[in-house]
Amino acid sequence: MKLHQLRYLAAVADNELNITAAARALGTSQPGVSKQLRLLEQELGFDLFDREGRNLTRLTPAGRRVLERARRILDETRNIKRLSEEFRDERRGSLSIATTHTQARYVLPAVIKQFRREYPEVKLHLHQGTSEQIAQLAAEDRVDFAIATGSDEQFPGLVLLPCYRWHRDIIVPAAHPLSRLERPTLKDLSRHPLVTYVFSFTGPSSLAGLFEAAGLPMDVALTARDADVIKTYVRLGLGVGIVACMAMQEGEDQDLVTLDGSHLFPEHVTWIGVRRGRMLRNYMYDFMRLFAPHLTRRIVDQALRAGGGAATAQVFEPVRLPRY
Amino acid sequence: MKLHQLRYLAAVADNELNITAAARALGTSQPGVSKQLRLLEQELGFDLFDREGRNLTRLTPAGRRVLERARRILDETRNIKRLSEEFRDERRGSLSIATTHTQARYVLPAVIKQFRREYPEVKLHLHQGTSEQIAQLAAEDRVDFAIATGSDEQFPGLVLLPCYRWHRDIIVPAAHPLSRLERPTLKDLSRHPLVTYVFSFTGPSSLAGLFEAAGLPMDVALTARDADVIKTYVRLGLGVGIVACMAMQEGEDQDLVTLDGSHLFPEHVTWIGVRRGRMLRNYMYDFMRLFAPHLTRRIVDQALRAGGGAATAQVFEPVRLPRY
DNA sequence: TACAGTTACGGACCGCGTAAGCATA
DNA sequence: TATGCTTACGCGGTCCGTAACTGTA
Repeated sequence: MKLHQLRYLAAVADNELNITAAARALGTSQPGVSKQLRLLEQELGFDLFDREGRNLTRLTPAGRRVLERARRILDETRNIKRLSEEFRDERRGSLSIATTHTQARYVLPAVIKQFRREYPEVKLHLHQGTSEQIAQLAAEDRVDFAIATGSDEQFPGLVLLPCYRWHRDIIVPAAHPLSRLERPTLKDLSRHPLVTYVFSFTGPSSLAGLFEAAGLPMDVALTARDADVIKTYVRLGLGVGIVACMAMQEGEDQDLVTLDGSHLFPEHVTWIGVRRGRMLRNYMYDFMRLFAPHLTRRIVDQALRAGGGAATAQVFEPVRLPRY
Repeated sequence: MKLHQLRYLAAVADNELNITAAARALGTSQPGVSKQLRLLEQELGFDLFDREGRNLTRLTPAGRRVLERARRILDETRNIKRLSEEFRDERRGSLSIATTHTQARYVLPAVIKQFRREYPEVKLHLHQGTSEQIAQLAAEDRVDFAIATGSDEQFPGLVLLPCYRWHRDIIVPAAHPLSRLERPTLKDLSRHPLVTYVFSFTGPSSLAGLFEAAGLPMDVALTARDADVIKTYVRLGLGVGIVACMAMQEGEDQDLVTLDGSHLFPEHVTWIGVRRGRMLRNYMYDFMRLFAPHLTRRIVDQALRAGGGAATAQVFEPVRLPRY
């Protein structure tokens, strides 16, 4: 059994059992992969794949078990590689973060500014996507961590570290009748067309559910994927905007009035998701501290260790989670 | 990085950093090991070992971190090998158990008899030793499991599965004055010389501690490592024997009188210890069931998984632990 | 005919073992 | 002088890529 045989096995599994595609992804030849898999099957004494003619159709039960172990081995080889980078130069490396628009646009800039001052030699990579895409990227070890909200428990490979709580606010142009209210109610809102996030309509804490539970009608004028678009259309008078409170920052958007929505909308928690069992570079711990000061190295290590064997995403619950 | 380089690293660490000894243990040449370790260090970019002249004196901190990861990888390769054996023929294989005299002599025979009927093709290996030696063997992956009593929390690499509770009994020749008592007290015992286990004198639940707490003198005539020796000297009239209740079985030792000691001596728990993260063969689960019926596959898997990342030995506590 | 996997083959590389060299106690 | 690591070197196996072949949609 060779490491690269396990690597080939994983690559084939990750490429819909297409050996050619796997070989391309591995940067090697297709016959090589084919042969090494055969050799591995021969050494183990059983088939890893079911075959129809020459094509692979699926993993055998035994193959799934082997793949599971192989992945752990490959994870650890990557961790050793990271160790090597860490001990060579702990101030140099790369940090890949997958995150949502809201984080990337409003929350992360301040953190990243400080991080870059601290670690000028660390190359940063930001990937924007939906919560699901983000968690997926982290679970596949293609980014160092994911920063997102919601979707707990959907990703068994991840350990989720809660960072802060937040809520939605209401935004209107200064001239809008709602701008004069201190504490608008759902009923007030239901009298105006709404402009909000697409994903506010999925899940149990959806806006739709909220209005329905209150027996109120809801008129949605526009759904967008990010707060910038929402703000634009609120300015055009298309309706009342509902955005994450992080999107409204001191000194910006002076033409809009922000009304606190914490009494109307449920709280959300933004977390950092790390693939279970992953080794973190020193600067990654420091990044977490900058993003969420309660995430000390001790706390993070403990959460990562505890998440070692569970079937669902692990959520570490601090004593008191700060509000944004 | 190659698997065998990691294997060499582990072997050198396991042989007091003596490359020659490691090479011998690996069945390969010393220069080969030396060279591969150098290559690994070169690839990683830092030293794994501190050297004085040409001799290795200790692992570097980085080396320790790498070794830790390497061991996990090697564990998983062994697990894959076990998978291979399991899928080739789930009724054939080997089962190595390290255990104490009491288990091997009195408890295991019945279990093993039934196990051999069920799995005639599984080769059995029994290793006898003290609790500490036993736990050590399991922690080093040199046996499949350890069966012993006490010594909890001493072996961070092990998951301990409690099997049954037991206590010590008192044995005397039929003619002995104590044989007429229903419920002898510590005071009764203190009037006679005692014959018991060596290891009953270590630890917090020691006999010595018991007598001392009661303010009673204790006269120890003989200490032995096993119940057979104790019985022999009790028969010679050397004193009153104190042995594990498992050592007194129905229909045997008819010349001796057994007095229940559960009201005098504290309870002990016998466990099966398994190295954390280890894959178990089907027949190993079955062996556990035979030994302790409450250890179902589900329960064992759960305990093994939960023990994935803890720093001390994990003890799985069932709702109700049977008495022997 | 395009596509995917297997078989065949030559070349490069690599790890092993032997033998010799060198440092330390 | 014994022990233990390193260097040097030749052999054999292995892995890779190319090319040709085979079976399937």
